Amino acid sequence: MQDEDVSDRRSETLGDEIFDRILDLIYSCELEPGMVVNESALATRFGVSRGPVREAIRRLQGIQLVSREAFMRARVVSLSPQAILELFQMREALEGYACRLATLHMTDEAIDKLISDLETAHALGPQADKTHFDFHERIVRASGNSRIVDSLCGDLYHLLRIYRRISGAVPERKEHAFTEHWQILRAVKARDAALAESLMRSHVERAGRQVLAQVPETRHPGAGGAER
Amino acid sequence: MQDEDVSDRRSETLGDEIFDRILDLIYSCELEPGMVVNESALATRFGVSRGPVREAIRRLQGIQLVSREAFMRARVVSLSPQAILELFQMREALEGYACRLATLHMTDEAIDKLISDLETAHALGPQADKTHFDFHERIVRASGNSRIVDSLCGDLYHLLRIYRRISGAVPERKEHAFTEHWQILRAVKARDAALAESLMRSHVERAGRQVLAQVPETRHPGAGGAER
DNA sequence: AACCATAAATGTGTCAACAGTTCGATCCCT
DNA sequence: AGGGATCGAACTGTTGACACATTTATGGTT
Repeated sequence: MQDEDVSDRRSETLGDEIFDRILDLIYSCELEPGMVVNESALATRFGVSRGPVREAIRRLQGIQLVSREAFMRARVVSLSPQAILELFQMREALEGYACRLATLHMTDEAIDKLISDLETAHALGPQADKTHFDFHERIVRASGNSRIVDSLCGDLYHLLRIYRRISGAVPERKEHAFTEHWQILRAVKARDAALAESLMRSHVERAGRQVLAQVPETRHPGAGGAER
Repeated sequence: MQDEDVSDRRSETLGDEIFDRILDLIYSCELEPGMVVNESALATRFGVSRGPVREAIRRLQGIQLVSREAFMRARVVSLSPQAILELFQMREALEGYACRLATLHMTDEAIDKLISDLETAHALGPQADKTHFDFHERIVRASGNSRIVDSLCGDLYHLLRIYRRISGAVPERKEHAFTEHWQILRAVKARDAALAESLMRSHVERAGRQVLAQVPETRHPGAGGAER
């Protein structure tokens, strides 16, 4: 084993390093949802002790990316349709409110900048996939509420990312998304907070339905999938 | 040291035990906001190794109750006025949405039960302090969204609890709160989701302003208080 | 052949010691 | 006397070994 070794960077702690490393393993689907996350195996693989690995897994558990109890083995979380619905509902609440705050707090210049960025990104087309979430992140960060930003961009983001490749696979959805993003920004520019929030909610809900419709038979072992 | 010893329960892991123990220390103000959380000191105090204590502190860091970076000592988080505002904003978004979901999903019987419980609790008066949050928790759980429930009742709840004794100290606020709770329930019973959500938001915002007005000069070291 | 009890094997929880960094105080220099 | 570098003390990060729980394999029983 030990295909990769850690030996260079020293700015951050080893636990942080391993945390990112395992995250990449999950993103690259080497650790698929439902698979067990073995402490000692990962430890020997990364060439470190079990301590940092254990710590990283605990952090992953903290942001709900792996499920684990007492002495059971940790597993990469596998979301049931119900869990996906709840995830998008929470995003709806938080991102809608963030959009409201952004409408109230953004400067006119920042709004215009965001509009132009959106349009140029859409004109480019190809890498519009990346643009999608950039828009949402921009709005969320513009809310000025760092707690909401952390929750959305730090925790939920990881979960969404696992299931996002599915929604990104639909081609004509992107055009819809662009239109909706543009409408939201119009409401923001008009300083209509209620409308902006409402539009954002609808937009997120639609995206959620999209994902939910395309992932009805993801593996969710134990007929639950929900953890903790 | 070692004023207390852990030797009986074995159902849960030691780390969980220590986690609850430190939480109690924070609630009982033995660990005030801003104070350092010393791994080895707590380890010898609880009569365990540093491992479980370390794990517990990491979990506390995960729910934002202690702040810590790289090799620095961990400290109990001390919220700046700005951070308190953001906390209540997040609660406003989440709890408002939860109220909306509850309005859509609760059965008529459950609503009537909640109304009668609220009124009897108000009639008793004395322990109305406990009732306050019970109401919110009841609504949140009635939403049926376990992710929102976990976030509100599991994470934010701990932070709010530290600063709640201040808001609870105001006497006539309780009467206000009861009236607002009652109005919210009327909207729920009328199945007016938009109104219920709006009322809940106003209610939470008012509570937040109350706390904010009474804690202008809490210690927030480093002229920031916000962590991470 | 199916089923329950038992035992090896795997994996997690805990511990005590070691290594590196930060914090605090002392000491030196201007 | 004030400011800054230096040394020591305290604390966090990391490690490898040990103890316990769970899972899997094995064997005896009905």
